[in-house]
Amino acid sequence: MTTDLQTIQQNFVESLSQISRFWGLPKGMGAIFGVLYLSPAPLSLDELVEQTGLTKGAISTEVRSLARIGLVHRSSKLGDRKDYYEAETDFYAAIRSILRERQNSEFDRAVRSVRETLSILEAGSGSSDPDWQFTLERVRALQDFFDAIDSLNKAVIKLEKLGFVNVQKILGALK
Amino acid sequence: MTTDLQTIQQNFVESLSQISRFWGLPKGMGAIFGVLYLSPAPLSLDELVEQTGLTKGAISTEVRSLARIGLVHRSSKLGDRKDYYEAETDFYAAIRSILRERQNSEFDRAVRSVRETLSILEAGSGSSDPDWQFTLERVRALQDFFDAIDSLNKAVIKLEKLGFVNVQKILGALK
DNA sequence: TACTATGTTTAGTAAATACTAAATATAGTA
DNA sequence: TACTATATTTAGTATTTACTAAACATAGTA
Repeated sequence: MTTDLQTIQQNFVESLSQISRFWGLPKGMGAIFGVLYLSPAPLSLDELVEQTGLTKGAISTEVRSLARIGLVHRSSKLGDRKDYYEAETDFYAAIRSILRERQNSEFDRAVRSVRETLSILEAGSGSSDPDWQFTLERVRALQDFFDAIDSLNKAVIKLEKLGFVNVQKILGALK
Repeated sequence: MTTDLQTIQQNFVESLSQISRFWGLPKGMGAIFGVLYLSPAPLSLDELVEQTGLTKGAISTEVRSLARIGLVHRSSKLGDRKDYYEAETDFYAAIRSILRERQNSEFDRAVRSVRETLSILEAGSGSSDPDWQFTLERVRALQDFFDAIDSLNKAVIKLEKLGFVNVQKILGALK
């Protein structure tokens, strides 16, 4: 069976859509990234409409999300009023960007809320109550875990920035 | 302001629900885990119904998902026909379990599909076509990235199993 | 200024998903 | 066997979320 390039590319885009869905993101996001990733040149919004089958509105908002997490970059050509979009090809850069972006997210709001819970428990009056103590210990353990993960993030980002380690090379060497 | 234990616990469970939602999971899952995590003793299905406000049906299915990824354990007492559920408190164990479980998921199906795309491209007839070449390179780069992440997973799991490293201690030391 | 090409927002719809209520299955016990 | 206590499945509903179509905004150009 010989498969033509266009079909292959469509399958690829479809796979990225499903991966996107798996992570709880709109499948359109995966599709947009997929199309851009396989395009040798940056694409305009209208070209994305054509190639993804989504509408301008949808692409407008989803491309913004993609740009926010660093998976897509927006650019414009001189003397051309269109915006152009292209995929980030350095996935490690994208991961770092995502980790940085995370700060403002709902996720971190919830994590901060756990930290506040812990403060209240620690300052609290119920220290003689065994139930209170138990809750305190459990919440503290979860907070420690969050902190540990956070430390790892920060450490890796920092060490890489300083040039002490190169995650890409380490991962490559492990293969 | 003094806050009573019950309110504190409810806030905590609410935070876990939101974290759950953030990761694209039902918020009920987070709530169930939260309630179990704050309970000194394993809870029965009916007790979970009472404390989460969900119905038996919902809890039945979601507790199974939680058990599948190793965040919750099911047990039964002798001479008691109820099942009892308790939270995994070793989050590192849970992460390892999740990484292992991942194999059968939709996510890996999609990732495998990318690998197949790559094979087709590599075996393909279009090697003289520059577009074909470009697509091949891009898909290969993404596949390399997936492989790298996978290698890291496997390496960490293996090294830890062998006792050469202790992720928990490393993370702890980084704080 | 009016016109055109573009991007964004909005209001509504379609689709997916979580969840409920009730029927069904299962297994222990009399 | 029938009965009881439990868990699971199912069919339907409510909610959420992605997406569409169209109105609107913006900025460049004649």
